[in-house]
Amino acid sequence: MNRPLRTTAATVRRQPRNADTRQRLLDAGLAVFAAEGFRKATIQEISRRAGANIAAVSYYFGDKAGLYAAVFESAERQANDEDPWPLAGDGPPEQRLHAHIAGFLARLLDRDRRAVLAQLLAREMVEPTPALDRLVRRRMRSNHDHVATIIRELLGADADAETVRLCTLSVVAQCVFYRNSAPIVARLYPDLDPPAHLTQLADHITAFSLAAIRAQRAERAT
Amino acid sequence: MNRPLRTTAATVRRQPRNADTRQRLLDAGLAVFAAEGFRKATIQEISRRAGANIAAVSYYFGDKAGLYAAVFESAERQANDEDPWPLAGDGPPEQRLHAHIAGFLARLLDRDRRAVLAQLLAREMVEPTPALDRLVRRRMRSNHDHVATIIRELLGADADAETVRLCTLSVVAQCVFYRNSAPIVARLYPDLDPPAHLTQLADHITAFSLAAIRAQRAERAT
DNA sequence: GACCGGATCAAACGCGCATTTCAAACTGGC
DNA sequence: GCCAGTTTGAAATGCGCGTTTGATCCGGTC
Repeated sequence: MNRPLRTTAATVRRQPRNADTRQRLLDAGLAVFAAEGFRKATIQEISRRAGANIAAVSYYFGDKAGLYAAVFESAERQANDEDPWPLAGDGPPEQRLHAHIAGFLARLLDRDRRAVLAQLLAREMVEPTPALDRLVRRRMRSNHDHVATIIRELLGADADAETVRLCTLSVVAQCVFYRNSAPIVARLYPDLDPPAHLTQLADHITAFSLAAIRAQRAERAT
Repeated sequence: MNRPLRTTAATVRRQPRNADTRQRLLDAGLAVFAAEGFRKATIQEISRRAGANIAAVSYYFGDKAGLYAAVFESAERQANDEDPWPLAGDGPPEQRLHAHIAGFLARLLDRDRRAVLAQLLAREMVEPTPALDRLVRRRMRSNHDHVATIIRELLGADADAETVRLCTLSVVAQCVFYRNSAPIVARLYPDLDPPAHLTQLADHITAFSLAAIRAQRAERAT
């Protein structure tokens, strides 16, 4: 029930003055857009949750699409800032691969705020917006290259680009699956709960992929 | 509530009439729902494409959601009928795995009608409806079990269920990825076109997975 | 021919929601 | 205390779209 507040209630409901309305809209927008998707989300609901007036969206962001873009960018920057990827490369490639897979899965499946960007992203898979292009350019490309580098090391320096690419995508695919196809997994194995088995999953995907990559290398050597 | 009679003798008798409006709505609905998604699709557009009046949707299916359910079910049955899975199991498991992966990829990525159900399904990943439950129960479970059987053969009869499940999902994940994450792949590798390289993809995924599975078996043997 | 009931049609209705409006409240600077 | 700017507010506007309505057509039956 999202009935607008009456005048008296509104004055009573005065928030701390400097809890910036703009920021509160971004936070509420992130939650609602992630939960409902762009079309289903209403700015009424978002501004209600933010304790702001409907007109505030237009005032700060122009329109609903502008709010969405700002929410996406803000979530992206926030994720980058407070939870940067460990792109440094030291240690054996096997170990780095495992670390990367574990971190990736956590970002995808974690129950709290970290996975909200992934949820937003999953919706972009089916209804891409310009925000997706930016995210790929700014954030995903480097991660992807990082995995590709590890895998090239594992395959040997003389592996052709094609093979590197296919193996990289196979690794990424196994991780992404547990988020983007979660409804299927949940229905096939109702008593299973992937977020609760992050480390087991990471171990499996790493072992599975390492074995496959080593075999490709061995075969090429013949 | 005015509904057309069920397919009793009465309906069959008077079919020279333009009784295929219902079917045309199903066809148009399939195309539009797959392309736009449930919310964005409009019944105006659907009935226009079907050459039918707007009221026909209400007349035949009650409402928009009813049309969607009917479209989904019809597409599902049609896919089952005219393009059944080869679930029979003869030949070496390696060969059956490859055949299954190739068939699966074709269903996911083919450019024509076969992949439309997969497109609809991809949307269900992000907004599940009751149609998804039915599809999993009726169609996906058996396919999944088929893959699991092959993989259990490859792993050896004494492999534990956990391992079988993880390996099965790893195989499925690699296939599904090229559809459900197509926007990402397209942006990471703009000059790549997965549907055009179906056999190469199938070969890679099979080889990759077979190597991984064999390694799991070997390790368990120690 | 008169009648019935299914099928189609154009038009209207009503609702949800994004967007706009314009006045009121607040802010800091003078 | 007054003013120009910014921010917030309740209510209005407009529109897209799902759904309904009531008329009309048409084949089959008596």
